[in-house]
Amino acid sequence: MLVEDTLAHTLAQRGYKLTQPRRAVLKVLAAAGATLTPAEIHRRARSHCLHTGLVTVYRTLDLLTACGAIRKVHHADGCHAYALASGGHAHHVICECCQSVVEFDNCDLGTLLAAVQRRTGYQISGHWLELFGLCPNCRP
Amino acid sequence: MLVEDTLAHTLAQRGYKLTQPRRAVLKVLAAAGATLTPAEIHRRARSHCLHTGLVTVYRTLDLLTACGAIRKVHHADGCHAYALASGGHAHHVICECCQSVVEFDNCDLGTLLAAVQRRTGYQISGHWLELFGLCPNCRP
DNA sequence: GCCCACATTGAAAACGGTTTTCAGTTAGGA
DNA sequence: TCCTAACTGAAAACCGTTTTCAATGTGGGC
Ligand SMILES: [Mn+2]
Ligand SMILES: [Mn+2]
Ligand SMILES: [Zn+2]
Ligand SMILES: [Zn+2]
Repeated sequence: MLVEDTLAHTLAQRGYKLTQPRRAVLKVLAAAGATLTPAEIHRRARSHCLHTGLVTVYRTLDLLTACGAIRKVHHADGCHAYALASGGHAHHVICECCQSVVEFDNCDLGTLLAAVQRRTGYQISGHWLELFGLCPNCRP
Repeated sequence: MLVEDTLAHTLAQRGYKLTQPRRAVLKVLAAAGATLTPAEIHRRARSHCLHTGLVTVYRTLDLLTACGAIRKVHHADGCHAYALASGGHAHHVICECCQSVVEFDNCDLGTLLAAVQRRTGYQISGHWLELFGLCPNCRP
């Protein structure tokens, strides 16, 4: 199934309406293999649905985040972007050059977490990991 | 040496002046074993130097960040806070209850990074890790 | 200790991303 | 097709952060 349809299904399944502006946002997210800011998503969405408002972009992103279909990533410069997330616990590797993003889920932090837990006394219940580097296309 | 003096020395060494408002910010950072938002730092700093402006708080945080003496942490709710950083590569464990924070530097991600690099083709050059949990004081 | 150049300060305004408001529109079940 | 609750977008509000600029304070030189 196409990524766009998967996203659409995710929303429909929970009783959300599939409006034109929402579909435009889904199309943009499905097509982009990179992290996108709300502003960029808005710019692209308008090529699919002319009068899509930025507000609707934010609302759709909130919806999809709540469903676990996308995830907010924090860039070093402070601005926030979104990337597709295929459900469940996972992390992203982001290309510092073109922002392309790949998800990975084999985050084997067990040993590390145990060591930190022992050394700090903190009972660790969650973690947050982002990797940065260069994608195959952007290597020198 | 006291943490406050270490911070003061860090600034003085680079030719920055040790003004009253700056000292107030250093005192707050040195005393807090937790992550603090700029607004909270501002609030506390005024008990040391009455007319400290929020602008000066931001400027001092920028200075200390550039020196590597503190680090910005990204909270899940989107708002940003600062924590002391003892120089060099390290990460933080943050208590989800009281925001207390402890630094750790034995981040042994070599195996994980190699695996991700092999599976994704990305040449990984940096990472960003935050751990969340409960500190000894906040455990049930 | 005093002076002075210049780094630093804070009030106010600007800024940019995000959220709220609200009257009009639309999807989709009956 | 009709109806209603969900949804939309323009505008304004909001909030954390940065810029501006005239006034002030620091610390080195004397
Ligand atoms: Mn952030
Ligand atoms: Mn590390
Ligand atoms: Zn790339
Ligand atoms: Zn705690």
